[in-house]
Amino acid sequence: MLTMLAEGEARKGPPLPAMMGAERKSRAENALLPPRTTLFLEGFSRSPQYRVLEGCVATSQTLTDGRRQIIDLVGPGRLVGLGFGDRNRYSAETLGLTRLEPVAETLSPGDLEASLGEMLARSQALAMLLGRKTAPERVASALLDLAGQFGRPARQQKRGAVTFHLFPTRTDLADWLGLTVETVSRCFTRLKKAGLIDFQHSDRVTLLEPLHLARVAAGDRPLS
Amino acid sequence: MLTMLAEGEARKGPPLPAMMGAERKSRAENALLPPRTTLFLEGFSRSPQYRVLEGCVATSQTLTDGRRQIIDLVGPGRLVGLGFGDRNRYSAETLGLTRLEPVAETLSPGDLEASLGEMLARSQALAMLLGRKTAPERVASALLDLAGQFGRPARQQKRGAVTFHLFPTRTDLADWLGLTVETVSRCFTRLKKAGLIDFQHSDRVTLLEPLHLARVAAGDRPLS
DNA sequence: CGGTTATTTGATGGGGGTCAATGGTCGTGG
DNA sequence: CCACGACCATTGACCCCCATCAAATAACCG
Repeated sequence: MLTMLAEGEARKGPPLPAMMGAERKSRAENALLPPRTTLFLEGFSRSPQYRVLEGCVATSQTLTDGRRQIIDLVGPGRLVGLGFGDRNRYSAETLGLTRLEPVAETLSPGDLEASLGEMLARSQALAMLLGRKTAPERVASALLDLAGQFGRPARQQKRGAVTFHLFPTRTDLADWLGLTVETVSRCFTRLKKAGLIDFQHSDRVTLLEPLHLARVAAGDRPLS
Repeated sequence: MLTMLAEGEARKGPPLPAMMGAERKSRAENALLPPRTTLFLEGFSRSPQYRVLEGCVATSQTLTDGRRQIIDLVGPGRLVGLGFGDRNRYSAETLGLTRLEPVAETLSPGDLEASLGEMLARSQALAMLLGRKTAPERVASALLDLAGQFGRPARQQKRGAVTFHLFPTRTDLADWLGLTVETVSRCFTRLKKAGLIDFQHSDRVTLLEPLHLARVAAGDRPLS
């Protein structure tokens, strides 16, 4: 999947223009949205809810001075836009070609509860990662998380190796993991040199040793 | 993927004894629980839910090597123990003399949704704090949060100053804010010297300039 | 009052941030 | 088809914030 750059979305600064019209398109017939499509913005009036069918959506909050924290990366099957009150508590944008399915405002209490519970668990896991894990541990954890969401069960490789498309850029990963682009890149290099992962392309990665990677993620192994 | 901790998780300092009998007491007639009472432990079978009436409860997760992350500090009026699945996803302990009220397993969908939404919002705010804020910003944010939960509306002081009991120790605060005890202490000292806060006692604090403090918390002001 | 634990303060070092330059990839236009 | 330009990723040099290590109070308790 190429990164077709339809929108010249300069993501550098925090201008984040208001292309809110995206909803209309997806509502029509589950169209494919291009990368860097803003679904809704933090602070704006409450937007509809979606289920991700293909692709990836990032939810984030931004400080007044532009510092950004990605709250979650959402892959196929999961919901985006659940919230309370009349304002969005975070922004959401697509990270790749993404297909969304609108979800009824009122889903069954059970589904809603389950979905909220999952979001809560993931948010708490992120807090643990941000508060107490080192940079290599964070990057390893991120790769395992993404493998779970985007990894194909296809195992043409040996020993449970998993290959998948890395939707987030290095900058996205940095904003997710509380690091900088440079640190993320350096961690990748170290993991690669340690033989735990490999890149076919900067956005296509293979986990060669998921078990070792999991031990790095848990802090059981210092990584060389 | 929860690490179902086996049993005697030695976390250096506090041995975290297995006084799970606490539930029984509170169930009887909302008794006052002493500080450092464990309500339930991460990984153990699902425990009942409570509403905090007085005092403070900390929820936390612990890595296998002992690193601890406090997920939330819960004050009067809020719920503890909501979760899904058959295992607790975090531990909970009292931080001071605390009175709990057992809450029915099945609260109204509305209440449950509201409570989960609040937990989610707080967890996301914590992620932003941990991922993108500096140490002084974190400490200032924490003080404002605790003032909101524990501050009396009593304003015997001038200009909206708020005094309240600091239930968490420096270590608790460090584990909440992703810092060390020393850094928390140093930030307190700096805030005190800047005239933004004052201590009557190490666990009794007054916010002298809540507005300035809020600007520090938001990163609008570098703190001298 | 002595022993224990929490907090504060100081000295030092390292992990990761910042700044800067190079290299790689892709899309566009000649 | 290749050159150019824009953008992303990688790598290196340097530095700073905060962790670490250590010690001195300060509060607590029997």
